[in-house]
Amino acid sequence: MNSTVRVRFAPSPTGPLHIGGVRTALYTFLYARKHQGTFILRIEDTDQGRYVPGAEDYIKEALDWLNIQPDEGPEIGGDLGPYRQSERKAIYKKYADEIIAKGNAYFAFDTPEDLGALRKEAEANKENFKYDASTRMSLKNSLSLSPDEVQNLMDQEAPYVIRLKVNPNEEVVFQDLVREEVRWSTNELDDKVLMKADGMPTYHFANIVDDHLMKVSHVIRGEEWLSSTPVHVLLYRAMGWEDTMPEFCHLPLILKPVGKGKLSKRDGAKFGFPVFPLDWVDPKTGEEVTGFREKGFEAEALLNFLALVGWNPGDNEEVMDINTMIEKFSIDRVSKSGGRFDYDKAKWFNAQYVQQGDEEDLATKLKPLAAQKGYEVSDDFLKGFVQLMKTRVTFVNEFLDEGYYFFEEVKAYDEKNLRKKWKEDKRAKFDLLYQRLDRINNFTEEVVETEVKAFLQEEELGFGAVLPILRIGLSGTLKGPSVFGMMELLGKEKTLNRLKKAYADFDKLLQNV
RNA sequence: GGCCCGUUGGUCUAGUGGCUAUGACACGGGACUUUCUAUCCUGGGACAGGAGUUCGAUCCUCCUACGGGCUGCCA
Repeated sequence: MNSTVRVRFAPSPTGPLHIGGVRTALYTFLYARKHQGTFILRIEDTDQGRYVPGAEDYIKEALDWLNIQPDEGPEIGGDLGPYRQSERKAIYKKYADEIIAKGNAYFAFDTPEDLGALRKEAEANKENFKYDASTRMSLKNSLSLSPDEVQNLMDQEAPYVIRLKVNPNEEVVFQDLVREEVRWSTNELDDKVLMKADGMPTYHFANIVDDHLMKVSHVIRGEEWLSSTPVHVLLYRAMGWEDTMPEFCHLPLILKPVGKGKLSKRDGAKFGFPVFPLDWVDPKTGEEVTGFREKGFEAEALLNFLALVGWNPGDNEEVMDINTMIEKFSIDRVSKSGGRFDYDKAKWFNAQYVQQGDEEDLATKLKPLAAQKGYEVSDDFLKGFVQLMKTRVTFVNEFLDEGYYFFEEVKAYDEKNLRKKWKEDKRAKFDLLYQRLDRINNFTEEVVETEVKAFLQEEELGFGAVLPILRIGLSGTLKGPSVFGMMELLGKEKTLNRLKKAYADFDKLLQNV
């Protein structure tokens, strides 16, 4: 195996990192760790018009939250930086000169307006305008113009771009690690812009220059890049770098849950689930999106879920930590077809992490949340609470809402069910039971349970006639953890006070029918 | 429109030239239980369609359909 694996995640800071991008980052990271390689973060900010302030920080914060830590990157550093493309302008310039000198690229002076008009015209004829071997000689470039004319334009400082000279009638064949052999005719390609009029490179050029210079061994990216890969191959060839060209690996896309197309921001709004890792407010429009983190997802659970849309280890283990994923990951088990986003499954993974989570850890996570609500409780209490509630919630942030009654007084009773159970003829029995509970010294779940059971037997009462009343008295609701467990955690004093108050409330409630 | 990529239950998927086609989520039923969960058991449900190749195709080939991507001085 290649012992010098160097892979990179190369997002563009044009907005919040999409969940598909997160998955690409994850696979890239897994691949790097699996092969003791290097994971590089490179910021592809060559489009000054689309730059969004805060987006780069968002990307870093998201990776940080997910614990997908780059080995090299902006701020982190590394020997082959800088890792922000906007800081590499001079480098691209140098290689652009080189590719021109080699005769594999040329200057083009056509304005965006010229080209727009040509596209429109072609469209009217139901055709496609393409800047390629068939049209370039009738356009304004250093191939069609005389050297003098070109020099003239240069002297006038006319804006120009640099385009790749694609030769017609050739076939480009490359191996993709997930798609195997892919073929393309150069007749389908166009003379891609390499350097823009503003002096910045396009994605294509910056990408191959950087991957080459950063000694990237494998290009792992989404399938939307598959169709520009032949251009990249041509570029490596044109630069004379083909022998060290990286391997390509195009990941299947994540599709929307229903209907057509890939998962988008709109789907999140439409179905009410996150499609971004973190909350984000667009600095321009003020538009807000919610993140998986804020929704209450555990980073590990999100990663676990994401890992399995588009990849599976081939065994039947689905719940696994990052180290297991690293151990099992392999690109030849990445699937070719796009996967639909299944939010139910994402939630299931989270519930698994909550339920299998360490109680101390969960309690630690709950502590600040509890403090926020003004709940003052001991660590032991919190741990006991977690124990009682953890199979009943999907998200950590549901604990305190679902079980609020452990921290404050009952807000409302489930009247409907109360009416069914709070019978006149049983009223006296509840006072007896109260007295019985009052006599217990060691108020633990086991003792309370034994006592209550004994009482029920003596009085010839069923569980169903008594427990629901206690439950509603203590929590207001009919759902929740074991009544005896609740009693122990609340403690004798609070339990009895609540019951006393509840009995009185129940009597009152039922009088005003 | 053109080119490229894809297609196993509702969803994510395993799988091999010959099996009752795997597991998970979701859904139905049951068990447990004081309730809600969780858990356990259990049920229904898929090889897109058509031609080939072959003794035999989910698996190989071709065509069709459908889905996706690209088609910018965006990434």
